[in-house]
Amino acid sequence: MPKEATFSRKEVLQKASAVFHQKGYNGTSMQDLVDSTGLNRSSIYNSFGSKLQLFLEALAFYQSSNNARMNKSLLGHHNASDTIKAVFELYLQDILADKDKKGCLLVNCKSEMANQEANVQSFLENNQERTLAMLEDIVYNGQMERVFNETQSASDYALYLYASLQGLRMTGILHQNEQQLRTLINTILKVIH
Amino acid sequence: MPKEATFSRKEVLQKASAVFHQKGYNGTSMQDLVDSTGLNRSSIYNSFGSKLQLFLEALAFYQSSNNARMNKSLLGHHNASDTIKAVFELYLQDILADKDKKGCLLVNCKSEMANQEANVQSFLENNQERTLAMLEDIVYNGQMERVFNETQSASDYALYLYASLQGLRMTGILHQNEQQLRTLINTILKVIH
DNA sequence: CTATATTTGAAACGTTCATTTCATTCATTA
DNA sequence: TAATGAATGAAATGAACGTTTCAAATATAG
Repeated sequence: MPKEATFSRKEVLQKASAVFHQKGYNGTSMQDLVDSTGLNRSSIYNSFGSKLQLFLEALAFYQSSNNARMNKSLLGHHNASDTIKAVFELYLQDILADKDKKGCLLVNCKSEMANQEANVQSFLENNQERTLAMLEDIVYNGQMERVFNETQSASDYALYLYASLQGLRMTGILHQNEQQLRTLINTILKVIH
Repeated sequence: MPKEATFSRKEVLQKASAVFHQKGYNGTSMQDLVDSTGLNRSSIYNSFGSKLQLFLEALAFYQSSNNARMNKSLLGHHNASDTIKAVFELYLQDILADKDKKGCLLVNCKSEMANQEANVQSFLENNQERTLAMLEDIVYNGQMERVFNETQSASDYALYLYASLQGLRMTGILHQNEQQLRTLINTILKVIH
């Protein structure tokens, strides 16, 4: 039997996604990835194929850990109003923790590569669909509970919330005043109540 | 007397900003700029200094032509409600015209470089301040006209509109359904009415 | 212990990067 | 028309790029 890999794939992806997050895809060199992951150049190519494939895996890793965090946070809330607040609270915490103004990796990626790499584009389209579905579900529940506005459809409000989350995340890069951001979130959420 | 420059600086900046918009800063090579501007490599360095300085000038050019377009559009409207609608309409037209999913150069730039280049960051902070001031002015007028909501301050609503514009622009990259985007804009604007 | 299959390290691959150099071309004006 | 000085073209700079190569090291199973 051969020698087995000594590194944890998840740890490598975590470190790789941190570098991509910090510097962007085009701004990250293979040397950056070697340095940050601690892996040998050859090992990266053996295990991940290419810089682009490693990026795609790092993207998926980032997405799934974000999803896990999101689901964990949502579990605690049993009405739609609290649930949607928790979603925005999670984004707010990301913003406040993002002292070096990196923004969201997925949003950055959309800016940088949606028009360049077909694989990245379809990944992002998929991500968008799933996020919209999640939001629509929350809104739908809220409307059933009679706590959310019913003048527009759940899917209309889902798109509104999706755009608002992206706007909040982008705004938060250069505007990290917690109180003003909280006010902003309240303003956003007024529409659906 | 020496020979004078035969190229138009504005035309060069327009072409350069188009390439940067298409490929991003890190994704654009000096060769791309030579090809697209038609200028000689040496002439670019003589006239603009470096790739980064050219980028900063292209950014300023993009911003000022956007502003010019915005001002021209706003001139036609004499009440706050129509004015703010015109602002969003301009963004919508940008989105619908953006078939190759480039997004907004300024937003992309914030994603790619706000955390990397101090000059870019301060440019963007400046841009953000000016945009917020413009929006606050519109909202303030609308509140004076008694057509806008007064439960929150003009600056609160300005931040809300600023975030909404960025969210709309980001969402529009992968979601170009005009009818749904118009519904989204209506939803956004309901808050201030 | 030996054979096996893979990870690893280090060097090298050819290409492309941003930038510089410099002789030549060109439009101006004295 | 001759002197001027910027614009130009083409080549060269060295560094950095993503990727490949391959011998050496390594851990497992027989």
